[in-house]
Amino acid sequence: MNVPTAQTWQSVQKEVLRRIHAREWKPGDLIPNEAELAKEFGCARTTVNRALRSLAEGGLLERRRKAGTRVAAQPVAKATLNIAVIRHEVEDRGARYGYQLALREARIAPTHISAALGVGVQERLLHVMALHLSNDAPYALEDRWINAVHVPDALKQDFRSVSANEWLLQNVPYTRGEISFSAKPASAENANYLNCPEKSALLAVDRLTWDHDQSVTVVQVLFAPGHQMRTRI
Amino acid sequence: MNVPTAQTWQSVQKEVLRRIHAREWKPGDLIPNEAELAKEFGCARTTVNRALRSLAEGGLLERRRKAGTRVAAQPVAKATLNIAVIRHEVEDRGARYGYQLALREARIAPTHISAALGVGVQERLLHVMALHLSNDAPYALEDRWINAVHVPDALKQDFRSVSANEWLLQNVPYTRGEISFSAKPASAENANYLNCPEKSALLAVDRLTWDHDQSVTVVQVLFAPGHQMRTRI
DNA sequence: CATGCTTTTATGTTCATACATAATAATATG
DNA sequence: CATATTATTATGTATGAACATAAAAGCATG
Repeated sequence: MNVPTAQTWQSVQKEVLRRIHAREWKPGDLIPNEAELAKEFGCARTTVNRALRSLAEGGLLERRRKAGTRVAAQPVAKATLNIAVIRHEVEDRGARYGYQLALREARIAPTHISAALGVGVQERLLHVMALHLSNDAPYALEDRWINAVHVPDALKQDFRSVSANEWLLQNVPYTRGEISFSAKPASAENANYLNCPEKSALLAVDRLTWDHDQSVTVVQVLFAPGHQMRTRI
Repeated sequence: MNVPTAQTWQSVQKEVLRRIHAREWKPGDLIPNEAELAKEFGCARTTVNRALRSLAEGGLLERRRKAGTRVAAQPVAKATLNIAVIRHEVEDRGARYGYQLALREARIAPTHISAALGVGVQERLLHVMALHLSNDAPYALEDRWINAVHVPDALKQDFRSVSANEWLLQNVPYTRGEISFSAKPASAENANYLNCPEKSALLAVDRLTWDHDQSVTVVQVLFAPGHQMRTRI
């Protein structure tokens, strides 16, 4: 018998992956328990646990106490998108980053904005619009409202050289947030900034962040036509 | 002194998170090493390691041997999107799922498809288009090419009741893949299937999967206008 | 037969200890 | 002084043992 000895959790994981990919363990199958695998591989149960846990986090295995571990019947591919500071995103692509503040006003917000931020309709909030450039071409349009009740310091910033994007990240913590991806037709204003035809299909990323129970900011980033967000699965 | 005793890795993690959110440890700061934290919390170093490792995986901490652990200066928000079987996606929203096969043909593919799949331009591939419905309304249009050289069994399937989406997941393993998100204007054909105006902004998800060195399938899923993919960060 | 209690079991976690590894700092050497 | 070598250090990982916990299965009781 060819007993695969595996003393590291990575090698255990590799062997488990091999068996899944080779369909020795098929989708839905119950696999041997940790103790058995540990014995087979000649390593500690802790090591097997580490390997299987990490595969379960990735969605390839499903584990339940007492019930055991099974290969996910329909593995949900998890696509992890890195939402970085836009400047870094541009620079990482080897392009020259540019930034233009388009609008900065402190005023009473549209009701859907104050509702989303959970503040009174009478509150003055900070509205910032900015254009991010890649090699002088429009890259993304950022349309942001900042909860000035929770983040009064934002009112002191002019956001002319440092984007609200970066200033907030450096200065205001958040504990949780929601993000959504969608496609939107370019408005006349969008089209003007992004230098594209009106009604072009734009990739939109909407974010709403919170610091405990206080909203911080709501932002929509519209990317220029053709933009792709990529990742591996 | 109020010494926070924390015997579980979750409680250690919680306290570390609290300190980061409270800016006791600021972005870029070096935090105490594992041994010190273990002493402070009155737990084993293993426990601290587990807590910090998991925060590092989430991008909130940066760790380097010998150099120590620091709070990420500009935490890259990681948005993890679950790419599930479309039927499940619809049913999870509490809607009735419907499926219509629109096209199924085995033929020589356009060059950009055979190039993407890494097969000869003369090879006959399987082309499948299908409409996914949610409460009888168009939900998503799936346009797929299957590498019939690597997956000859696909040619035996008619995909009239089971979507290629689900059949492949059940029957053909893949070891890696690429996924990209973008916005596209609806073609006349798209608009016809999705029952929307031509040139509507559609959210497009493009996937290419591989089984080791063999391509499996390339697929584009176009969602009906207004569709959002959401997640928490 | 349905319902609640008890046992069993597989995963989940903690711990102390030991050693591995990568990266930095200190030192020696030409 | 530049470069190679060595020591130091913080994270990374492996181990066996123990206990915790959730969930299934078995059992008893009405």
